[in-house]
Amino acid sequence: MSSRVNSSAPNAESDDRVDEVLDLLRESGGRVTTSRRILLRCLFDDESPHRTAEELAEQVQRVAPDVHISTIYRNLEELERLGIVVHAHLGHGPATYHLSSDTHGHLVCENCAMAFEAPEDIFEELAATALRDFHFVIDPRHFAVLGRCASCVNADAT
Amino acid sequence: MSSRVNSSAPNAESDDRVDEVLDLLRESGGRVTTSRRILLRCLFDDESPHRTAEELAEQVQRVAPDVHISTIYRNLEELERLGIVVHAHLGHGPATYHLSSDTHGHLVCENCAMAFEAPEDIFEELAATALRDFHFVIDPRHFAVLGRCASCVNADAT
DNA sequence: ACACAAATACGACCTGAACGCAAGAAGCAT
DNA sequence: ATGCTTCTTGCGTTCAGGTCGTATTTGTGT
Repeated sequence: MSSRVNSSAPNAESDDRVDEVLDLLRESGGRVTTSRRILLRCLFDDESPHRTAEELAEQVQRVAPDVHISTIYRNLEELERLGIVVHAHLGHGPATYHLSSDTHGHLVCENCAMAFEAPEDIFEELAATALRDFHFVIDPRHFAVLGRCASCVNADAT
Repeated sequence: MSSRVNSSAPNAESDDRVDEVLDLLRESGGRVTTSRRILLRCLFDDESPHRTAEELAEQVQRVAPDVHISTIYRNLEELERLGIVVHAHLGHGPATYHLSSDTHGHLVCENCAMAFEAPEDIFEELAATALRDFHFVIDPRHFAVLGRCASCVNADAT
């Protein structure tokens, strides 16, 4: 079994990547702290591509209960400045964070909040039109496109 | 001069439309109150297509200072249920409200918050692709598409 | 004019997030 | 190993945007 499913036990591969980021952090004048290491381990596990700060905090706190939620916010902000993570808004409610290497657009159902990860190329024509008509460069990843998923459309129809 | 520019003095045309909505409200079991009448007059004037609840409250309070912000919220909610107004999220910050007859998509600059009203047809291909690939019906009006406007792109480049 | 349901003003409360500050820890030089 | 400096952290406070509970007022059909 080579695919990773559950990484509550950190594996060597993602540990390496965590260390890479921590090196980057140190090189940029930052410091390697345990809360940062744990947060990065969570981000590099494959549990969910759309975790809120609060969800990440809970996950970190399962290992280190004293890590404060504001530390999570600040570290996510720092990691975002370094380009390691990005956040996206999937409609109402809290922002979600994920690795910037795993960036993608989102289609989110207004009714059931189901989120679909959309390959970036479905935005190509819109990007071209916006640029042509408004000289506007769209960023289709930071905010989700809302709408209705198939099952909620069906439910509406009946 | 036939085009309407500033309606701090309410005109007959929009007063008629206000009365129409108030009739609708009464027919649906609601009551005609002064705060509702004033709010509707604000919505039917042409001052801005993107007003927040707070901005509308200020405008209402210039005429009736005792109208509470929570009344504005509740009345906007009621008007939205009746299909008279809709709200949209133009990125971070408060939602904006406008008449549902004046609905449109938005392109909003992440940098300067400038909002462009986008005709709905620029979303056509995206809508078709989302439907084909994800059976997803997009609603491009409720949430803005974020990005960078021309002048901020230029500013970035230098 | 009356009774009753619907709105209102007001304040308390809520979520998601940012901030100020004193205390603690990381990294560097020695 | 030991300071020294600067970065981080925990904690509480504060903020924005909005919702909710409640006593009181007000619109409306009769």
